[in-house]
Amino acid sequence: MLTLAQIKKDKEDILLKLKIKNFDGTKIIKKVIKADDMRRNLQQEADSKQAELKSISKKIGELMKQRKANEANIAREETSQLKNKIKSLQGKQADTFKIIKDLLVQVPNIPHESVPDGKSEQDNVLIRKGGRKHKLPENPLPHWELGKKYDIIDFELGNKITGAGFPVYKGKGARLQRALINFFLDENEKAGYREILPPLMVNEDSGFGTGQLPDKEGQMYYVKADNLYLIPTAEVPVTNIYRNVILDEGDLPVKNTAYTPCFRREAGSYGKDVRGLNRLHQFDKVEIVQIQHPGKSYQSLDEMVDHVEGIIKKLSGLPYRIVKLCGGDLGFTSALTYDFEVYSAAQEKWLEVSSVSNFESYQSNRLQLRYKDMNLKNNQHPHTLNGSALALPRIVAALLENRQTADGITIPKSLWRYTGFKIIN
RNA sequence: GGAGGAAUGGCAGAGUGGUCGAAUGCGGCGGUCUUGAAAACCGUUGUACGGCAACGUACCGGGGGUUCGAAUCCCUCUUCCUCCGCCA
Repeated sequence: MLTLAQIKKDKEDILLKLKIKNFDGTKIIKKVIKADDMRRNLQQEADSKQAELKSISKKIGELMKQRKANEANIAREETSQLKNKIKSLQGKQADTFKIIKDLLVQVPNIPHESVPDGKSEQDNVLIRKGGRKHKLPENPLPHWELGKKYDIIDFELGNKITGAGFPVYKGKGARLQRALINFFLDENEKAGYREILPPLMVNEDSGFGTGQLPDKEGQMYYVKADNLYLIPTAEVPVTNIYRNVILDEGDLPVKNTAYTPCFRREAGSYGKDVRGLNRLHQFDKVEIVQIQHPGKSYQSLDEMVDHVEGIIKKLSGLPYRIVKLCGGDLGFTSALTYDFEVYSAAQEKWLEVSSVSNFESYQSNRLQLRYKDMNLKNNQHPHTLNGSALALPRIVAALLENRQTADGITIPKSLWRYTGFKIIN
């Protein structure tokens, strides 16, 4: 969330920039500022009463030592009213504080100045295109047909065991998953990311820290008995490593990568786009997360984009494009996002396989993540960034569809050492 | 799951009702000395909120309570350790 300091400093500018996200924050921000004024007054009053009580207590202590019980009792009588007053002031202050937080949580992150105007994904801006379209056989099959044909992805079996959106990968299909995971992790490690294997369930505080809670609660699977959430992305546990942490400036940038399964309820998104691997309740993903100095975070964002692009390129020619999200399509917590899409040749559509974002200090404020700034001589919120590198199912869908031949599905050369086979037939 | 013990500053570790934000040691930072370094010595060294500042307030695992006053007493939760049971 935005900090009070940010809001008080650049109110007009923030309101203007939020409009790019189609968000009118005028009322909320007004309320925030009003509540903050109230809160500060309450604190001043409470602090001074508290100081008074403290000095009386000290006095009583001394009187007791001098065995002046009577005088001590007189002093004691003064305190009860004071105590009530303090309690009430502190209660009010806590209430006001909660009001402020509840309001702040409703305000999305400020978009970066380069974010294009726009309402929906139609208005996203194409940055680059790459790869090449393969020559497909006549009547190319969509990936769900190919999965069936070669007996490598079984959706019905998943239905039986669990339900829709939980496919079973079999044989070379399973091996291909494992190969991709290892390939991605190796590429990330080569680029300086440290591998993390995090918990797959997180508590409420972690969910709040990265912004899934409170608003996106319905998107996560929830384990009631233990009050835990299944992670929708590795971003959640990996970023929360740094919740309530003060880093040294020299630690930056922090670069972590993690493979995890991801669990998403995807409530309300049934329909045409959910066939096959397009949208699942459980899928595998390798994530990259960076924590960076505010002055260098956009440099890091570019570096992450280049890195992800490099991985896709190594999948020999998978057609891809990179788009910069417009204000209307930009996520609630993001300041700037690039989406990576690969072409699904048989479905004839683009599938999102990675979303690389800079959250600036929006997450680190929630996380209470700080670093000691050498120049400013105090603790500052660093910027957090993350992206997929990469999400598996849609990559698999695109690989199967683009690389289908009369003889089977060919495997990109870069994966051979991971798969141990060159063709699925 | 059952029985017991513990949780204090970056780390180690004192403190069991009064002036304790907290002794001491180590580490970190600054300085003296030195050609430089080490050693020695001196100083400094948590976080948050409020305040122009002086300074005030809060924080000794989390939450609540008792008390004029809580690191210290009580309740509760969490985590860790030991023993028993179960177990990949």
